[in-house]
Amino acid sequence: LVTYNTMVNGYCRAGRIDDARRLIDDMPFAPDTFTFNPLIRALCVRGRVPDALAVFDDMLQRGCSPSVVTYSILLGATCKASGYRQAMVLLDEMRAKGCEPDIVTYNVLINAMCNEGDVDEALTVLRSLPSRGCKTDAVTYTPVLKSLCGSERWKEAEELLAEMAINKCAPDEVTFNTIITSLCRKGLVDRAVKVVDDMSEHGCIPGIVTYSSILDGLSNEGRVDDAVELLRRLRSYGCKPD
RNA sequence: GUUUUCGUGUGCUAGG
Repeated sequence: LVTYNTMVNGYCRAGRIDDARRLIDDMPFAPDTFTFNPLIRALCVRGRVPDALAVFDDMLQRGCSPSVVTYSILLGATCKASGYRQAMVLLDEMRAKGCEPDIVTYNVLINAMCNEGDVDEALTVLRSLPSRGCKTDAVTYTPVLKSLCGSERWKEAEELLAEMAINKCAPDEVTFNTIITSLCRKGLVDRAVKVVDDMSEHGCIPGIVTYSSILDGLSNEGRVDDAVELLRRLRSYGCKPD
């Protein structure tokens, strides 16, 4: 079964949805949630949420129980298609069926709230996570930091970063890149360059994303020489420009 | 410290 699941996943990742379906129909084992999840996701990322929901119904009819992963996929897709308020229905549904949302589920939701401009709602969910037994991670915080920075709520962003440290949740490369990009977009390039130093101190390697964010910020201010200088520094950190 | 198979966060460019 794992063998077949691996191949179904391969077809799905390659976008060969029809081949994936054929393989599922022909496989000599009863497909399980690992079989269906990649198919559901492949349909969702192509915007075919109704088809994904049809597969979901099909798996239920075959007596295959959806997992927290299944619901998280559908939750994310519903958020993108119809907004998080619509998606909350799914959150309730999964809880009603005894499927407890996990940290990824909440990360999906928090991200959607941030994208829809409801950072404060996202913060409320974030703060509720410890009492729900979920360990927050860098992915939980990054979208919230992005939103706060985007609204220039710098102070709150710093407080949230401090909170991460208290929770022993280390910011990673993506977290730093997110902050750096936000600062650059607001014209605070010098501040962003300082964050690059913090980044290295935390053992994160500034990469191509870091560089292109800052380069963009610098060139928007006409500071091309500084950009070249920064490139030298990043090279010394082992970053190869593309 | 457990991913034999599934889900979440970051840039530039191009297109809209």
